[in-house]
Amino acid sequence: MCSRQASKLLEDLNAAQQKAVQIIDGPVLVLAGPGSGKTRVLTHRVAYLIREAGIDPGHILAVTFTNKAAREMKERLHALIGADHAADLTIGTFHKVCARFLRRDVIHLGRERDFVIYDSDDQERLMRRVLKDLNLNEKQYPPRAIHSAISSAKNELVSAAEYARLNRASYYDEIVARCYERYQALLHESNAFDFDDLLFETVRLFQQHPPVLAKYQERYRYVLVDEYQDTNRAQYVLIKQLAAQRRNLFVVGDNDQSIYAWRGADIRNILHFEEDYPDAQVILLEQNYRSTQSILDVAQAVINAGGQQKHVKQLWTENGVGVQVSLHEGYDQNDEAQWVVDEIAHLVLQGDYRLGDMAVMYRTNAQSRAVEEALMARGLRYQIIGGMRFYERKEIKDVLAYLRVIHNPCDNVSLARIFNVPARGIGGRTEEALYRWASELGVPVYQALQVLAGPDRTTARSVTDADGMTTDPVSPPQSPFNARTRATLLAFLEFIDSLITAREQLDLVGLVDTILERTHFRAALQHEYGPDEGEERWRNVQELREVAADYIYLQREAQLVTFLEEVALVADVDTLDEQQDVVTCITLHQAKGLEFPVVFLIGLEEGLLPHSRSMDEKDKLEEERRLFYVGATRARERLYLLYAFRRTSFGRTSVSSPSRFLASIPQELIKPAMKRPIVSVPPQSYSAAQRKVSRFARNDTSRFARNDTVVSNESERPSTVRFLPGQAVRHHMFGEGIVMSSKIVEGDEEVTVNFAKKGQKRLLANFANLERIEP
DNA sequence: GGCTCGATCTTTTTT
DNA sequence: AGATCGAGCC
Repeated sequence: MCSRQASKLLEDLNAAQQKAVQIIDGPVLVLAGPGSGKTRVLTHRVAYLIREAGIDPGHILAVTFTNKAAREMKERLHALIGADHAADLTIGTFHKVCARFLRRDVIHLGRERDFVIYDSDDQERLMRRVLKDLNLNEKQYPPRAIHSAISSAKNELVSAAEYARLNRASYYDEIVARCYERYQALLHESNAFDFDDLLFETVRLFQQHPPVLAKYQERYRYVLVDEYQDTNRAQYVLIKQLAAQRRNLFVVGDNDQSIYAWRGADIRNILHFEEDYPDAQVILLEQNYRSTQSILDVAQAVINAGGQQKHVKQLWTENGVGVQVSLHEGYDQNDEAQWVVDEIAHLVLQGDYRLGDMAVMYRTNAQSRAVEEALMARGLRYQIIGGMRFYERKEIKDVLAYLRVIHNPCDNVSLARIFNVPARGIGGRTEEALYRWASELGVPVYQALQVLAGPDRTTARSVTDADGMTTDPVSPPQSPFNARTRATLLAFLEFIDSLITAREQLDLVGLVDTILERTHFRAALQHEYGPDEGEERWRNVQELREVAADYIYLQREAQLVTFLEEVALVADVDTLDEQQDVVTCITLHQAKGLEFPVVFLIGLEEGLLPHSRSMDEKDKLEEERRLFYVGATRARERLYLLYAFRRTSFGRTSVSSPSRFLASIPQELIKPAMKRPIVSVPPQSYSAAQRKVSRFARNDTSRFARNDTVVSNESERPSTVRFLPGQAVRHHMFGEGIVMSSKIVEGDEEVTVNFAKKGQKRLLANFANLERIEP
């Protein structure tokens, strides 16, 4: 058994990891603390199954939550077992795997296999349509709220009919039930699935068609699931279905890192694994290979302060104590960001780290703004994960909408998107009339346009209805359009059809180019947004074209559908670039699964972490705590904790207090004060600073004591600064201002000045010709 | 049908 | 504070 290969697969693993890797059959639960080598266990186990147990790679299915995690597994397996074997494995996200199953077998559910996938924007648009159809007011019934109720229902595997049956308590539920039903009908008409449908419909397919399920059970004899604590009901059932026959189910997770309850993840799935599978073997991975003991102690202190759960892990490491975790209070979010950026610059200048080693993590995307501004002002390269997603930009979605319509003209949402992009005189009223007319006919809008064109027209693509019958265009109801509108609509139809025809001769990039040329896309962007923003948006479109170029090596028919599917299912974190030497700014949620030598956790304040909307319920509060835990355990060597004294949100500024989670960290784990001659309080803020000092004096939280107004006596960096904080200065262009801080950077003195008229600037004293003046 | 202005909302986290 | 949306105007 212990061949040379096996020993090679096992030699770098600790005892617990080895045990996990070597169990071939039966259910296994691996509880893996952060940094305990969970991905390594997953990949080595797959390799072990193939190499040592002789399992055909085609029989192995590994499911993850992000494409990034899937990609990582694939790459590592590629290295472990070689390209040929790796290519036969099925590794993908839940959504991707389900989409693949549905492409193959959705016909059993009476649906077409060339379905499109609606993202959240499409979903919202469709929901707006639903509300209009049902004569409901968007103000009273916000589309997103309704959709979120439906989404939760789908995650719980509750169908529209069941929802109506189960939720009769309130009028609101009644409304949701009606919307749910209509929403599904419209999805069906557009031959579309939303994200939740991919899971739900796959489960339904397996439930209603046992032979189909049996086929997949026979194929996937070994099932592995990553981040099992994040599974929702639908995912849980899906996995249960697949593993029901062979029961070779290997799940890896960490209840302490469960942070997705808000989107339906049910922590009970992992907590009750042993009840679902009484013969399960449970393995704890507690040795951490990532962080220093200092970092682990802080993380552990916070997580242990919460209500204790099942499966308590005690993390330990051989990495040594390392640098103490430090805590800093910024004056406001800008000062907080400034401090972070200063420290980043400091670490880089000292030569200890590269920009790419560092990450700034926060609870809400909005917090990235101050950080971005500070990084930009300092000229440090960075990437922001999330926020406005690339694939959600209007110009990108417009191009994608063309591609989707070409692929599936029944897609009403995409068709509606491009009616008037570029402007061609099909406005809201025409669109509405067309939609209503199509509803009357009971066909997708595209088909209604064909009817409008008359029976003689040669169609580029014949569309069949759900019964598989070509719709009879003999006696259409009178169309509501005058001659001019009709002509406009028919020109549009002809345009779409010509693109559909063009597709046959072109590869994906050719098709994109054709769309862009024939819509005069660039000119339209310039016209709409002006030369600067227009060009910027055009560059985004070019970037999309670059992405499309990756697909032209596929078979021509597969290019478009594969592209559309992958584009629909990318997550922000999938776009994270680890190769580039840039600072990463990322939300705590997205940071799960990542690691960085240096991590800054910012905004550790009541109301942000824990978030104000998650403070009142115990369960939600505990999830916030785990969020802190996830963030802290991303750090390998240095962890910085920050909060701001006051913060502006929604245009309102208010005083905030440090997160309660900080209070559960023993004082001795925290480095008492920062010793860097950078941070200062401008004179005009003294009153605020004093208030703050008195507040801490009153509360006797001495470890929060700040040294803002003190220029430290750090010794290794002899200070020859000529400008001290508070000094009034004049600049030939910026006018008069107050020095905020100053320090020596590479032989020059870098002075930060707050100019009365021009705001804060960062200047090099040798070049700036700053003049001292008396205030 | 497209424009400007003011009212209103945003910010929890996402496949 | 900034973006988005709607009403009212051209």
